[in-house]
Amino acid sequence: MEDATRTRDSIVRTAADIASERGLEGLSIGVLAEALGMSKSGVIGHFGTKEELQLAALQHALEVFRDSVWAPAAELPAGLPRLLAVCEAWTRYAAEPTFRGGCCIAQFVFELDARPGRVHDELARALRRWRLTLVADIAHAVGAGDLPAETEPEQVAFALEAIAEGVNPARMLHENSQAAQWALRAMHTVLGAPSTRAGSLSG
Amino acid sequence: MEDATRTRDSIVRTAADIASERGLEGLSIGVLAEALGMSKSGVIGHFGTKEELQLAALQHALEVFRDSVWAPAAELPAGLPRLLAVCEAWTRYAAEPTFRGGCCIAQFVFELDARPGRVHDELARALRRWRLTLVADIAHAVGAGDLPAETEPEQVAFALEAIAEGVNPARMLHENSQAAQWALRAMHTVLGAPSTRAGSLSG
DNA sequence: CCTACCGATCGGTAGG
DNA sequence: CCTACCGATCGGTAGG
Repeated sequence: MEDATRTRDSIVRTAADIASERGLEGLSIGVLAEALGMSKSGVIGHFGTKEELQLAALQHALEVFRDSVWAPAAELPAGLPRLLAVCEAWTRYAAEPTFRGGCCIAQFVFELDARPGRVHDELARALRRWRLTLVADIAHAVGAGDLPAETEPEQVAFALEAIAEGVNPARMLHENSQAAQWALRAMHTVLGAPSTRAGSLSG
Repeated sequence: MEDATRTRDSIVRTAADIASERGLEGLSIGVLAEALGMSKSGVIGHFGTKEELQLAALQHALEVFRDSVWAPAAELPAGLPRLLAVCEAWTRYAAEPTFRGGCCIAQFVFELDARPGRVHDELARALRRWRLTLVADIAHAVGAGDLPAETEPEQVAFALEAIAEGVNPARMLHENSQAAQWALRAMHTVLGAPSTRAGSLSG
């Protein structure tokens, strides 16, 4: 790997760390430069504008999410088995934060929700893709008879996502590991799978 | 009401509006002053520091939340009847935003989660009180036989809160009114009340 | 990658 | 409540 690429990568990682605490807008080039022991121009030179830096930090956060939540489950059979694996990886990922401020995605969703711009649009695109993945596996599980026939895949996908996002701010009141257990159990409940409804898989 | 008090109130309302979109940190005195047609010193003079302004905006958001979500349900019998009324008011409140950027509380929770300070502490105190209210009604409903005996009140309260917070950012992908319906149904599911489990109240 | 600098905006104060 | 102003920091550029 070239030096410039390695430097750029370390900038992006540190940027995601800071943004997970202070948000993508609260991420300032000066603070980022100081955290890296670099000059401001040395930092921003890799991106041109702050918006490009934000987009790079978002891309990095999305990759980490895919590696942590989707990758471990991807090879499992479509439908309920994969859904259950995703739920477990998702709550574990939300509880043991990859970034200092916890899950970047949840942070960014709430920050960018009501604000226009390219970063908002990229995040919305990624969320839409993720939602489709969930909906497809839920529908597959319904077709296989693993979930009740009256399941509305979109409704369940919404609930799963809300519950996962709820783990992040739970640190304000609770230990995250406790919240992760609660979240996993709530996910099983909203899925409504007969095998998990009684909590037999939620320890 | 005195002029100064009325001015202060209008500042606080506008501050909460802006903070619901840009966050409490993104709320700048200059932008706020311009939105009000006042000078910066005229704005900040009512509070002294930005932190006091943030605390005032938070207090206002908490009052609106109590008026919208708790007040309509408060007189109902403790336990499941009041819980169901709270869930309905909560999802309606989350869907038809009182503030421009949606529910202030959800926004603030995610923004302040990983940041120290007095504003964080005040919000955590308010959330703790709210959580206790929910837990008490859930436990009451269990005692009355309206919820399953194996219900863990803290776990269910966590899930209700996560689902409510999920309505806010759903605007990024969905219509909020649709998300509110989904959220209400998910709340009924995690409550697990026999009368609502089949969705008979969530139609 | 750096230093040096730009105009704009930040929170906040002095004085009236 | 205002104008006028403070030092600090913002994103970004010029030049090397």
